[in-house]
Amino acid sequence: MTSAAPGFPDLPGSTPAGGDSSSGAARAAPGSAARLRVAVPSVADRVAAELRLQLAEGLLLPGARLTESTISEELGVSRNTVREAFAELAAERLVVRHPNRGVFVASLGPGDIHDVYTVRRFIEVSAIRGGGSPGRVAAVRAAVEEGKAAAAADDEEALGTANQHFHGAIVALAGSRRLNTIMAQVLAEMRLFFHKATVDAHFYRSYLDDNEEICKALEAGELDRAGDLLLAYLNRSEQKQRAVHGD
Amino acid sequence: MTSAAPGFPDLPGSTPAGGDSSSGAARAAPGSAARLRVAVPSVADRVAAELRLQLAEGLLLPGARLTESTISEELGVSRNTVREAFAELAAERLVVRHPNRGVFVASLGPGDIHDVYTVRRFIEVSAIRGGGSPGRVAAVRAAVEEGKAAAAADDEEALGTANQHFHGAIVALAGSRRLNTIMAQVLAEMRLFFHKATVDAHFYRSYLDDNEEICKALEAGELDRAGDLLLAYLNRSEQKQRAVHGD
DNA sequence: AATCCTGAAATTGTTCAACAATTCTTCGAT
DNA sequence: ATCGAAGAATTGTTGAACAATTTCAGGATT
Repeated sequence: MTSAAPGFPDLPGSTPAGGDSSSGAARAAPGSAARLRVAVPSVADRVAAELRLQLAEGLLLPGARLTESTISEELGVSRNTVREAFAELAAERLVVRHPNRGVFVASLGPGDIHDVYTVRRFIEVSAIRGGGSPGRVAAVRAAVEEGKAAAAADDEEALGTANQHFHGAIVALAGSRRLNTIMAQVLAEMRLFFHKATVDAHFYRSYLDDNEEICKALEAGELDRAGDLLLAYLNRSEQKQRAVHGD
Repeated sequence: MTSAAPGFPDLPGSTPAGGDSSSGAARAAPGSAARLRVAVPSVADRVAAELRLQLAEGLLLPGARLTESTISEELGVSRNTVREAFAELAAERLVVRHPNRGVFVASLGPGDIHDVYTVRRFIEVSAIRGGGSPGRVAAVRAAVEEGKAAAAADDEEALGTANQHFHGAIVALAGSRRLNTIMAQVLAEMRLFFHKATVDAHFYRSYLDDNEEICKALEAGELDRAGDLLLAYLNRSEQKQRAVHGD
């Protein structure tokens, strides 16, 4: 099941129009909670989100082709809207556009793996060396515990998620919106090729102790040591990844 | 002249078709240089590039509204294509989308300025501390000299460009495609609000000596010192920016 | 049999026209 | 002056169309 049409409830446009057309008879009680601009995501955004999800879940493997018409039909949106969603995903490097040939799920080669880890070394190590407010440190601790719980429950999926939360929390120490965004994108890219790595059920398992030690150093205010540990960790992790993938 | 229709030579679609339609009579000498996929940028990409240019030149000031139909007409492309270009620019944070209200040139508040400098501190300082190959160090030196030449010629515009080259070259020391992209985007964001800063003709001037000193330290292999200098420089620069803008 | 060419089928890139939903504007009534 | 209700303008989205390009399947040629 590549993707029937799941998680995509009724989109507007199909149902040509409701009963009440214009003249706002019941426009919502004037005094009620109508001032909170919920900022309904556009259809294009929702398509992008859906694809992002399928990408993260490994339903769409690297190198797979995304045909406009197929997705358009499966999700019940117009081809133009799919196109806009593609533009978003391409900007995030999750898909690659080959002019006149189509868009494909991005597949990272050895060079890309190194590059991604380079970014992570720069950002994560700097972030942890800068420390953070107690609340943000607590978030790191929470991610560590989340990982332990997942390990206890033998939930590899959750283990991977917890690990990403851990590293996300480290970057979040800096309290920078842009850095958070960058990190989120990098992690999304990594999920792309992590699916291959999880064949080894103990892949993440070995990181648990590292995370604990790094977190302890952080909590103790030994920021330089925490940075060194994190750096070593990332180097080891890169080695493992490169070993799993052809290099 | 906001933008008549400049820099946008004949787009396909208007001219319904050339003379020779199909059957490849003169398809280009089979053995000639036809293998180099030049990867002609799509129209949407060209529109995005044009807007990026106008943004960089300050033709479009922060907060300005970009109306789909207007751009569509001015550039002679369809509204849908403009929309795709908008998606690109929004991903780069150069414009902001207000649902149902339109897209506007991004305007950075004090918080954003700090955030941008945070990213720069993380990336640039790490990059310079890591050093780089002689060729890449030479590129940094070249940017410094470029700045001096611009100063000698009293070309403020070129001075600003040289300064950006300098910082781009520092990040390029790391040799990471992704970091280069991130830095390019951040610099593009900065250009957005730098236009206001250049009212002071001597704004960049004061950076020349800093750049020279940082570059010297880098060339001498005194990486930690170079990093410290760069960090101090960035902090000072942020202060100046925040002073120029309301804070 | 392997290679090359040719023409049909599929897909992308782009445009155009339409329409619902929403926001902005204008203008009159209170 | 303030408020609210038509009316105009703009965005969001669709669907259909068509040129350009790529892919594929046969068929002819050596």
